Amino acid sequence: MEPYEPQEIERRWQTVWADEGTWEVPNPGQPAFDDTKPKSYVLVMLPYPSGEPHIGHLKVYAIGDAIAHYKRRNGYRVMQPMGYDAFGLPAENNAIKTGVHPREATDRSIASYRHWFRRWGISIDWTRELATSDPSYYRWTQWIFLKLLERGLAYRKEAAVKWCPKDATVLANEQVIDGRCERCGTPVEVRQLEQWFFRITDYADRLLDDLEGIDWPEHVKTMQRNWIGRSEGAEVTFRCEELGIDYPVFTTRPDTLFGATFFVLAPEHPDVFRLAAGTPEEDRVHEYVNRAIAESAEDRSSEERPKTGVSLGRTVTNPVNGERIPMFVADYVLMEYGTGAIMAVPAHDQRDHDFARAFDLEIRQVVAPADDKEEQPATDPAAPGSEQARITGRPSGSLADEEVAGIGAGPFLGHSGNERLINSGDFTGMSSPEATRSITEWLAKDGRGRPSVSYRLRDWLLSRQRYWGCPIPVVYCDGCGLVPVPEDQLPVLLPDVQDYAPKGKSPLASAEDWVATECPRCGGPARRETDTMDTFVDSSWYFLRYCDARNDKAAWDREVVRSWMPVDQYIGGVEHAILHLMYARFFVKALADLSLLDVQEPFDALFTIGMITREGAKMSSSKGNFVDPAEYVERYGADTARSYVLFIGAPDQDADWTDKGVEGVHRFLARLWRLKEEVVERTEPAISDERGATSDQPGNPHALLAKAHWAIDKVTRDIERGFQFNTAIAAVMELVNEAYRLKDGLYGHPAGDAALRFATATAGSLLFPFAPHLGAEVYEAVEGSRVWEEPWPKPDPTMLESDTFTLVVQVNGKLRARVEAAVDAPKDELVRLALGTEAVKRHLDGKEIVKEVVVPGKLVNLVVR
RNA sequence: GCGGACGUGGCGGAAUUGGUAUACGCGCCAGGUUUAGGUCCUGGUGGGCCAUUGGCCCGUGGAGGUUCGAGUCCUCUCGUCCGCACCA
Repeated sequence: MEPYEPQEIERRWQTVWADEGTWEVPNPGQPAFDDTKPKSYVLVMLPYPSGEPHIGHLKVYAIGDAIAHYKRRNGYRVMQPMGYDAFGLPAENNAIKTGVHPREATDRSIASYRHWFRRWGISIDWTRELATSDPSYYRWTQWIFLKLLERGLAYRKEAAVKWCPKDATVLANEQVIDGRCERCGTPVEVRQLEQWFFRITDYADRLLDDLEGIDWPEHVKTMQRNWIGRSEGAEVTFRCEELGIDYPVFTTRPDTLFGATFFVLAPEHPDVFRLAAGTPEEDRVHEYVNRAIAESAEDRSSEERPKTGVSLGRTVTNPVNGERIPMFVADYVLMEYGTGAIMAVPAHDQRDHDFARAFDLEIRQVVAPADDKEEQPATDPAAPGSEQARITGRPSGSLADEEVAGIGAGPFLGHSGNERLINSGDFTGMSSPEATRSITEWLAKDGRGRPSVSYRLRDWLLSRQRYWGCPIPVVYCDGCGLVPVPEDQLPVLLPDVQDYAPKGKSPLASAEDWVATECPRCGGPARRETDTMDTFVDSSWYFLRYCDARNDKAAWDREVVRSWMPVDQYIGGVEHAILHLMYARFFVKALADLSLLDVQEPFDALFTIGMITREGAKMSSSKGNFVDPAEYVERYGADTARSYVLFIGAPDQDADWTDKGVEGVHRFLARLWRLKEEVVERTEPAISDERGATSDQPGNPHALLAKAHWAIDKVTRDIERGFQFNTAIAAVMELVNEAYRLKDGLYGHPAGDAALRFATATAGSLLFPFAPHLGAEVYEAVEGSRVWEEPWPKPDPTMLESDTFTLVVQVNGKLRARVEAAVDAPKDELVRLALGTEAVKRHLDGKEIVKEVVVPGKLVNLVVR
């Protein structure tokens, strides 16, 4: 008997798959295209090539591969491609440090990833391989950019960026630590620079609504909904009479308009200086605004920090009651959201409340809980221990009216739907929702307000003042202004530079020969755009390119993409739940609007994978506790490493890696190997029927055959039910254990050759999606054919059934006995069996049976008194 | 604060619709094979109490509830993790 040598077995099968191009799948119109099979596009998020693949990669590709194999054997034409998200900061930072060109480091890393994907035996169609940093790819990234530009979905606008005055450089947000430059410690300034944006906000509603129709985890959908942050409310106009300017504000609570007691503008609001001009507050406003604008977003957004602001020395008129309320500038109001100005209702908003307290402004309650007997005893509205006293924490007798609802302790934020308006003119007494509607309608009649929707989502800022990215294909001409590079001049190649370090401009600016160009429109001198694109742009369409990866005439052929899209199963980490998945959805919708695509959503189904911890701890460089997949693949083989990451827990949950556990899975694979060795050596292939039973062989095959069919059924259902590979593998373990116990008849008659061969081949077949090398090896040894060419097995229903079952007997819901019963026994027979057991007799002694619960095929519960 | 996920043996984790809690693996214990160790094969292994076979009680973070019956459903509560967060 040969020992289990995974290295040898795995090399053998990998060679077969590579030589024969087993996992290549043709496009329509190509030879060998099989239009009788339905398509299935199984896609794992493409890796960012940095160093070598880690254990998370092993997990996510093991999952994707299991799905791909399962789909193939269920009759699908499966595309599983591979590529690399190869542009990006880590390679560039490494270049700054070491001087090694990012392309060189990236290519090295890609070679390593490619090597390991093959070594892991992942069933990839390598003819579709791509790297986003390759000109044959980014040419089309640039082309898409130009399409979006043409459509008005890409535009330029001034935006604030972080600037270090000492290094004379723009900094990425991650390079700003506590408001200071991470390299020299100089406080960072904010500069307004022209930046490129994609108009993703135009798609906010569609991105929100279309979440309904896709099969994604609920928590990911929720994150996307929160990120889009759609709020319905009203835009209401407040007028500054002194200067004759109207200021619209957005509010979700028009019902609280009568409680607006002041008005606040964001420091970035363009009118702030104009408003303060000539007032005694002018100097203080300038000082405040300059300080606020220079502060980091992180500092400003800390919720604990006390409210600050200064008066503008002006007032606006509240349109619902004509009251003049004071104007302030304060940094808790954000320019990016709504209109950059708010009406402040301190009685019903925590932030406004904090501000009012700090500046001693009026807090006027206009919404109160509807009358409720429990809450308002007629005699003593604030008796100690009553609802009111508890809210404010004060003894009775000391409460002012407005404090009854808790104003003294904080704003009243009731959302029970039971609130009614007070102190609100004609609207007093209305419920909150009713008042929201009525007040908005009333204001809309004379143009002082209208229903409005606001979003948290911002346009996508895509320019990066960085080297290692896709050049933005536009030029600036003194005569013609901004000119897109014509399609036939693409790609705009990324030039080589000596110094990658950012200097306030993109490093590309130093490539003078490259920057200086000629205007495609007038032929005059022009300069190239030196910013590069965010790498999320590259990864927002790669799944389209896979469909038609070798097309050098177009980004893709629409018919070819139509034949593959949408992706049927997308698999990746939750860390991309928002940005990547939102951007890719936006791209697909925009491209569909340009009549370049025929789908509205890229990813029909999404599966997010859990993290792997080690011995209960998160893996991190500070702990130095990384699991290096190479180490395990070399020691135990790829099949063990892959099976283990799938076995330790449900794939969407976090799972804990232990070295002992790996050994357990390796033991199991070796056990299956030895079973195969023994079976092949000592049994003869027999002519067997479909379920593996033969009539002319000695032995007692039924128990083992039943177990094999049980395993087929269990594994199939576990995969169908949300990819529960952990329990699927456990079922194959049970089958192998059963084969060991029954092969020599430890409990009676040996199982016989046919049953043993069937059980062994079935174990190999069921294990194939998880441990493809061993699965193929075992199956070939027993059956003489290639398991991936065999359809996925189907259980024989008659083998899943049994003549008898274990009847559970309970007395008062407690388990008292188990007894074998015929499957078709009638209810009264089951009760008779239950009553016949010793344990039941004991528990029934002297008691009266008041009820008999009988669940046929399951249990009898006798209720006694 | 808002939103979401999760709490089950010594450990990782199982448990279709409410119906035998702890499958499978690790660890541990016992027996066997082997020149020996590792390997390999078989069996046992939630806790407590009594015991000769066996039996009784408790047990899925905690407290209630619904039900003949709850890990599973409902209410409250504690804890851990994740996402968002001055978004008007």
